[in-house]
Amino acid sequence: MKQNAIDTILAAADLSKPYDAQAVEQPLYAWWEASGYFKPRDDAHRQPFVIAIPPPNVTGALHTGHGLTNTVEDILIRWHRMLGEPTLWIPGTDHAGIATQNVVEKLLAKDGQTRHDLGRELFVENVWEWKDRYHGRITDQLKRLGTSADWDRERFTLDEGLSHAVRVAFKRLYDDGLIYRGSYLVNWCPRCMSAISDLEVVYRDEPEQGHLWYIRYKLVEGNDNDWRLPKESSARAITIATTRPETLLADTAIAVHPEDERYRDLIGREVLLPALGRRIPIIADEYVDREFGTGALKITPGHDPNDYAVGERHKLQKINMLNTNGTINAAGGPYAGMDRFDARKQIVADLEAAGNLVKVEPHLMKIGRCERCDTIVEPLISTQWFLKSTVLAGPAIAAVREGRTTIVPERFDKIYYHWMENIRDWCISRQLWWGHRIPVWYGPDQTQFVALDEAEAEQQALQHYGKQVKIEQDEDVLDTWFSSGLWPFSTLGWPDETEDLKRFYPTSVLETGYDILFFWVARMMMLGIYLTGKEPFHTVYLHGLVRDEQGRKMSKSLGNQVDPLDLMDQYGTDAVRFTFATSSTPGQDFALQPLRLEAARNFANKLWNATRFVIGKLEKLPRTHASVVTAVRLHDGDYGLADRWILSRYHTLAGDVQRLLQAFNLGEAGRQIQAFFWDDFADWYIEAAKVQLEGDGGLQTRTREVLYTVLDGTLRLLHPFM
RNA sequence: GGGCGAUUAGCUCAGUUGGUAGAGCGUCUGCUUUACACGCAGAAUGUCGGCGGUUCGAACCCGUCAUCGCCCACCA
Repeated sequence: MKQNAIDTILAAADLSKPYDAQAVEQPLYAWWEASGYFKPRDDAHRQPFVIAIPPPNVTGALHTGHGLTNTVEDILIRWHRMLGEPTLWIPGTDHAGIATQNVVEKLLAKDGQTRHDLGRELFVENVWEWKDRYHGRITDQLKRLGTSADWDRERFTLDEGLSHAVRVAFKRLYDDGLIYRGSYLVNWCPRCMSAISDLEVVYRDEPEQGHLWYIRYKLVEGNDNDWRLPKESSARAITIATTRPETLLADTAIAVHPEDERYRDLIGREVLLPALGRRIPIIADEYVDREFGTGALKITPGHDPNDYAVGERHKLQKINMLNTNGTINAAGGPYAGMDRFDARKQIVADLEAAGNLVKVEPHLMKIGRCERCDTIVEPLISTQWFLKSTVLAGPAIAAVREGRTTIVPERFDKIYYHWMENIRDWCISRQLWWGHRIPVWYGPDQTQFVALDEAEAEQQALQHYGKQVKIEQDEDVLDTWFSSGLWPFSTLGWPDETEDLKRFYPTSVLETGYDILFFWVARMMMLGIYLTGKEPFHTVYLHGLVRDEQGRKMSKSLGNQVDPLDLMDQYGTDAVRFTFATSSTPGQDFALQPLRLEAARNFANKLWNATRFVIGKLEKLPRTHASVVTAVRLHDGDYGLADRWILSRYHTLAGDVQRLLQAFNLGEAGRQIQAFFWDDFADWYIEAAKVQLEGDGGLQTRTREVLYTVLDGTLRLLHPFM
């Protein structure tokens, strides 16, 4: 039976010269875990320190960003564990709805299949298989990183308990009037065939080359119903400019500025919609920019958010001209069935032939695309479920403003406030199969029954109708971030008042990259405060993004992604962790440099060799953790200048490290330990000790005591990092 | 259109509450010193982006400009 860490290391590796990280690290991790050190100690009197891991997506393997996250969290966890606090790090993974579904769909596409070929049940089974495969790989990676989490408490966002939590949360929010179903303009991905939230619409870095088409709409005169405007025609018309000519199929007005002299006499008149010949009014609205294009604007409430607002003001009809796959629907008349971009070409050609096209100009613009599949997103009107973020945001803002939750670094406060203050209701339904099915059942007359399971819904229906009726569950699933938003408490057993929930919630620190401040942190704040009445964490620590050697963002398309496992194989886990910890400043991106990894590996080797030296000079290996030299004895004059100098430096360091860690300045703490160990202890004190060890017996003993004390203490300071 | 970050030694970056600048790598000079060449001893290198201000004193605080980068936003 192994007694302590030193024995474990000695059993794994002989004390040979170059440090062999591979030989030591994995047995040591196994020993830690088996010894129960990753579990919170049972001490009811002390405030526990708790972190819920940002659950990695089960889409695939971990990347360096996860390496950084888990290094930082493990440093905090191990530090607090050493302070004697009951410490809990809850591990787990995220089902990552749309992302994982897309990965599996891509796999199917290789065999020429779509999810519809399999059907819902079989497809979801396939995704579960994928999940099982990657889940193991992810936890292996985390363990290699040294993640000292309590694996017995591991959770998955789609497991039984968390799914229950999702349904309870949904029901409560629904019953409180904070979740509603309605038909509104949403962002639609025609490839995923699902609604997506505002946050899931992304834009490319550079504006994209598009066109501005100038199109003439003929004014209605008498009974003339011919929208065509051949060159020889003398009919009056109004010219608009548009970047999406196909959307004219759903136009319900032309708008001009009320004070625009050019068009004043046309307000209230009607025009003939090109291509379809429908009559639509010319309206006046201050939204119109007189400087842009011709100063006249086509209004398409069904496919543009601004036009939607104009349409609301003027009580315009909202026409939906698109099918869910991006083809034109029956509203598009002769264009029905065509793909949206084919229809664009055809309409432009038709208008040109008819004389309605005035000109085409090149136009640079930002085009919204689906975050997950890069498909151009279409705003369209669709019946979806929404969460009233506008209501939940208030308390979440107050929590930070009043200091109950602190964001590190502080400058992200502003970004958080700005987003929260301008938040819009969150579209939480997705037309996907992989995720939490919306816990709503519909009766024959579409009455909604929100329940925790079908039996309960049936009960409600029975009561409502006074007889047994057939009810159908909503086909949609919830946005993956809905379940992530419950993570800090759902993982502890919420909604049940479990022992874990009572003891470990609210959590202490939420650590993640600043890039998911809105996606995740904001949602946890809103849902956590509303559902539990408490801020889900005291501190939000935001790290920067890990970039490649040249400072570029790591991405699949650039092919510059790095697998942390490869780094650990090459340099050792300690070196990788130490590099992550000391290269990063909170909130600041950093480039992962091989030179730094080498330097950290050299440092690990230095530690190894200095330790070998000290152990070699000791008469026997100490078996207790008691400090050999007490502060009191420092004053008795037995110790020489070098001894007192190194002890003094060591105590200063210990204080500084404590202070720096408290301020979340992990990088600086690590660098200071390294500087002390290498420059002061190894290069100065050990050299001085070699001379002292040639002296009389008393001097030798004192030197050994100091060597051991400082080595032991510094390694302890370093333990969180490596 | 708003907001934020970066700009410090040849390169990549630190710099905790303002006290005449630090690390790693690189360069140069010596070292096969019995823990370590993934090493040791020593050396050189910076008007801390520009300008102005506050201060006894500023890389750090304030203003302004410049360059690069990021985030947010409904200009067709």
